[in-house]
Amino acid sequence: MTDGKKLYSRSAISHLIADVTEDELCELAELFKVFGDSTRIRILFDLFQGEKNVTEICEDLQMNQSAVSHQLKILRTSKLIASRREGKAVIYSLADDHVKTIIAMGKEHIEE
Amino acid sequence: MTDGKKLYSRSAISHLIADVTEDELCELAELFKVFGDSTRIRILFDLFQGEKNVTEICEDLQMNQSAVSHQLKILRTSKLIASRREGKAVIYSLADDHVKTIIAMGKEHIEE
DNA sequence: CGTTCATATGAATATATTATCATATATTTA
DNA sequence: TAAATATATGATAATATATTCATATGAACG
Repeated sequence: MTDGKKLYSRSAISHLIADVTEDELCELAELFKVFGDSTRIRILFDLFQGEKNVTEICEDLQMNQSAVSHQLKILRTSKLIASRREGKAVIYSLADDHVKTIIAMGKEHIEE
Repeated sequence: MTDGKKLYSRSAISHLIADVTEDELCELAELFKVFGDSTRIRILFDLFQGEKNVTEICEDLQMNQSAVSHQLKILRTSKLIASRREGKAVIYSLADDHVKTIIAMGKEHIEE
């Protein structure tokens, strides 16, 4: 913190290194793979503004509905976003703060 | 902080949401794509133990040298790892703390 | 300087992934 | 209940990706 850089808590780092199974590594890779697609990242950023239905997301991204729905499913499966139905529409929102923190760290890396 | 969950600094989050260009989103996706492969994640975790040369990494991962070198190149290009030559060997190490913090966040997400 | 050891790289193959198209499902309303 | 609207999903084709094999580069050493 002294040098102005944000630091993740030291205990979390040591926890990180301790006994990670191969399965966990694969799970991790699977999670990051979800972030590793520009359409999905754009959807996540779109939802940073607040919850939206599919049609709104399609308009924001200027993409066809099927493509968006396919990616929404992947994000849902990874529990990065949550959905609820409201009449004909299905409303999507970010599932938790991890999404933002993970992306924030990525953004920091890029910006250096 | 009150609920026991680690939180990334609020200013970083607002910075995150503010005016992100399409190019930056693609860059972000590219970065996460690098984390989204189990071989590369395994290499990163291997380097958590300290710097290692290619042969050591191959032994640790039980993978053929060419496959490892190809992935090392991708990690190097993304500036997640650094390398230096020492005689015949090339020594690899983590480039900075972002790698650990990004992975720590991912791990937290999975563990819930 | 030719051989050995360590690493890198190009080409090829196998596999995974994404977007598109067509269609199915679900909800509302006339 | 038929039509309209919103979303989901299966199949396909185009593209991207990872691993393997063969070979190249580079350093050390006799």
